Amino acid sequence: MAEHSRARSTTKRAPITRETVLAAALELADAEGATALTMRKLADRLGVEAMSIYYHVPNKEAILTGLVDLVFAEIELPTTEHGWRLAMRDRAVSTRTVLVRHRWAIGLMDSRRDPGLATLRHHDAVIGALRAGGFSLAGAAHAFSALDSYIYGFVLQELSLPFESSEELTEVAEGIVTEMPPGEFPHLTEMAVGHALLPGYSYANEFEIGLDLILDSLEQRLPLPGWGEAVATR
Amino acid sequence: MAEHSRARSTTKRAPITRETVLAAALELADAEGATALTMRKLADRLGVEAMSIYYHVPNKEAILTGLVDLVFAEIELPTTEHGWRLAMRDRAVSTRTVLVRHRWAIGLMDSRRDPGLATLRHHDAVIGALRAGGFSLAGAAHAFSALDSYIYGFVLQELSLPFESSEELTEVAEGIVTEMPPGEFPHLTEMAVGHALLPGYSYANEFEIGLDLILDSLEQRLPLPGWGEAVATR
DNA sequence: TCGTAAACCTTACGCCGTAAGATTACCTTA
DNA sequence: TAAGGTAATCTTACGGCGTAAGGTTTACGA
Repeated sequence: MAEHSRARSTTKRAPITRETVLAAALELADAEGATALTMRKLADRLGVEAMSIYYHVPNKEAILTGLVDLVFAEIELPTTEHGWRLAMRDRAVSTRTVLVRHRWAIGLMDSRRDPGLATLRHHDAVIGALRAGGFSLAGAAHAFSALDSYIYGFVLQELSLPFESSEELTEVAEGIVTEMPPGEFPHLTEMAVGHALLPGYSYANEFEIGLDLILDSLEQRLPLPGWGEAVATR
Repeated sequence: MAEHSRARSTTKRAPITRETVLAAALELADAEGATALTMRKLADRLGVEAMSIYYHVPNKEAILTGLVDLVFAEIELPTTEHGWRLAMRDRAVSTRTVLVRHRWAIGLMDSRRDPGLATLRHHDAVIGALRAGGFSLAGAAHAFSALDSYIYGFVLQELSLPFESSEELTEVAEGIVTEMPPGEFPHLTEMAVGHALLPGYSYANEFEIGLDLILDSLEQRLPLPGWGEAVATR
């Protein structure tokens, strides 16, 4: 009864696997954003019907979890070669670069109940670099928390700014400033007009300034009790 | 025809306004989370059909924008009374408290194109406190960015941890540790077993440690060129 | 009493994730 | 070559989502 239009599947199609699903999902998310990552659009991209994906993957959550691990895999692992400070700095910069490349990822990075191998590898290397630099267990935990909080928070703000180019910044900011009750927010106005709206300003530059702020403090804490010491040798 | 069941609307009902909509949305989000905040459930709570809400509010986005401003209104405004450092510390703690109280808010705080009055008031007061403390325009921008990034990032991580009680932490962490390839992630294992899984550990304690890290560095930068000076008094 | 405008409701559309079951394609064994 | 088994894919359907379009009720001033 009715032979459907089976044209496409007579000639072979690249087989679908968990890996090709994740790769297609990564492409789709990069190209069209997190909200476009639906099972149907993903299936389209794979040349398949939506439900066929469920043969290779239990549900959408599993796809998101897999994506997060792919993203972590792109982040440069810290090494112990040039000291903890440079290792942490490079890792932070790399993390930000990767998260900006995959704008959709920031909201998924945590919250995953079962971290993938790349994720575990990353965390292990971070703690390892800090420990090798002389931080105690507690000190490494403090440093890890402070740095990651800063990195994620910065990217969260950076990516959710409602503009991308500096022309757009000018536009949006001017819109806000002119719609504000005049004179009611003098400091905000001064900051906008006298700083953020100046030619050449880019919020992205703030990243390394704040990063070095934290690294400086960590360096000063390192010799203090509770931060350094107790390198568990022997 | 058929006179429907009009029982409920014959006796008067509290009138629906933009404010009651926002109040109900806040309740709903607090009670059941961000994903439960749908137009139909919100209408239920208001004793009304979903589409009736659109008479008072242009679309769901506007509700989210309104909610963000309500949240900002709950955050303590920094004062200039006891110095910029304490003002920033109190504000950070208050921000975290409020964001934890409204777990759903963190993903909405930025990304709003048109900030509400409470939001503008908050930002203005922060910049004002920093300027009064002696920071230059650029210095205040650096401090603002670093602090907010840290606060948002910390809360983002804290709230997305897949557990709430320390018993749950133990459970989840032990699950991860035991499912890890044994011996492959020694530092991670050591951190879990020798630190995070110890009785009494709570990630929440890390907040103020990292916060003071940043405040310390800011204090040291303040006298430096590019950070302090130039208080535009003419 | 009636016109009118504000407030609210009904219906419908195109999306979403996914449960259940049918169908196809291909390989193995007889 | 035929039959059977299994892996891969498809079809259909359900309940939910935001909201466009247009209809209905209610309250009130003239």
